[in-house]
Formats: sequence, C-alpha cells, structure tokens
Amino acid sequence: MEGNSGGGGGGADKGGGGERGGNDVELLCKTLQVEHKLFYFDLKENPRGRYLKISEKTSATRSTIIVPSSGISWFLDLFNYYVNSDEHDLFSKELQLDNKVFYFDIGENRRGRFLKVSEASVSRNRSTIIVPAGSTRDEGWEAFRNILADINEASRLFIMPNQQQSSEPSEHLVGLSDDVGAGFISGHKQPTSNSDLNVDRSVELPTQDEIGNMGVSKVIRVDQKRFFFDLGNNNRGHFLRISEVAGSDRSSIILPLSGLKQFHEIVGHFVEITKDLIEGMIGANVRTVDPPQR
DNA sequence: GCGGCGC
Repeated sequence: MEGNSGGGGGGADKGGGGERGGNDVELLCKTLQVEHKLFYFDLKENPRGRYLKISEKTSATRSTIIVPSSGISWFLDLFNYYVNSDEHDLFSKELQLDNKVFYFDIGENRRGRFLKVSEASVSRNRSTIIVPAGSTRDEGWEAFRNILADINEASRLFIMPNQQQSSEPSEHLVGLSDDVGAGFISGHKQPTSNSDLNVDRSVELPTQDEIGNMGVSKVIRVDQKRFFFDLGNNNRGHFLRISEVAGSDRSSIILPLSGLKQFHEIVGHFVEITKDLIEGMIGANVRTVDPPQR
C-alpha cells in the first residue's frame, strides 16, 4: 500500500531524476532557509488526495514528513501556538490525523531552542524534522509559520481534486489531543456583520434548515454554465462553496466565511469598473434561480 | 557553518 505518501514511496526519489509515481502533481513549492538548514515545502496532489511534503535538508541528511491536506491548518495553528506563546508555557502537542500521529516537542541545547516535529505512522519508520527557533526571536518558527500560512491559503484556492467532497472539503481528522486548550484554536475570527453586506437580489440569509443541510442556496446560469453557491460547515468553520458546473465537469472554490466580505468587495469593484460593459447584459443571459423555498 | 532527531 502506498499509504498517503503518494508515488515513489518515501525516500525513493533520492538520486534518481524521475518521479516514480508520476501521478503526483506539484501544486506549490516553497523553500525556507533557517540557519544552515533548508526546508522544502511541496504541496502535492494525487488521485488519493492532497498532501504537504515537508523536507529538512542539511548538508548530509534529508528527512521528510508528509502532512495530509487536512492537517495543514492544524500545523499552522500549532506553529502559531509555538510562535506566540510564552517561552515557559510551551508544551508538547500531539496531532492525530488519518493513520498517523505527529508529535511536537520543544528541545534546547547550546545551539538554541528547537521544535521537533515527528511523524509516526503504523507501517513506516518515524521521521522527524527539527526546526530551529532562530537566533532572533523565533525567526525560524515564525518564518516556518508564515510559509504554512501561505500554503494553507493557497491550498484552499486550488480546485479540489475530483474526488467527491459533497459537503466537506477533505477534512477528516480524528483530532488533536493533549492540552490544546481554549484560545488555541479560537484565533482570529471576526464575527461577520451582515450590515455591510448589501447583496440584494441574489443572497438571502439561509434558514436554519438550509444551514443544517449545508443546503443548496443559490444557482445562477451564465451561458452554458451553472454556478452553485453552497454554504457549508465543517470542523474548521463555515465556508461558502462556489462551484462551476458545465456539462459533467464541476470545480469548486472553498471560501471561508471570514473571507466573504473581502470577496464581496472585490466582486463589487469589478462590477463597478465594468458597469458600462455589463449594463446591457444583465438579464439577457444571466438568471438567478432560487431553489424551492420552505 | 553548526545541532538536536533515533536505540
């Protein structure tokens, strides 16, 4: 079994030029240098799903952990925790997802403080990366965190793999153990005020039922295409899924509700600057369709 | 231009 590490099997790509699996599409690559270490971040996708490969490379060694896509935001949260917490309040953490467990441990030696992240899975040897805290305040962890944030953001924007994700964007995680307390996940969520949302004719507040159903809320037709707007909900919060359906192809973007207001503003901007262009078109080939109410 | 990791 390939597990979820995708093609090539772990470490098999050493020296060889070729990717073995062939299936794995690279969506995003980033590198980060911390002291003399180089970290590679590769967001990849294969038919089994999406994952983030994080490799630590020093002159002689390389080690890699594989984070399922559902874990990326947890990694981000955890790194935020280690960056933001007081030095004395740092505890070890465990993160369990799919069939593996990630251990986060703080260490210190005369070179400084470091965060050890190791992945333990059933069948594979434990693999570990070690992220130096950095010489100035947490510059290593912080930089690492920033990259995770970028990737997490980018990952939502890539079209989901064609596996069905009827109601949730590939988030199946068992959970976070240990003393991950209040304030850890809570983070940065501003309550959305609907007073600023002047979305008339096409959006109404969904009823409880519809939210409960992750109900289909709106559909518009534009030429041959249909666009579905669905509110959804998972353990990371609420989101709006916008799907484009043409023929039998469907692709979606998942927009966390925290980004909806900006999204709305940007759409408004484009409506504004193209006003003259679209004036004559509205209603001609665009129809808003309300699903059966009640 | 390190050094932690594993037993």
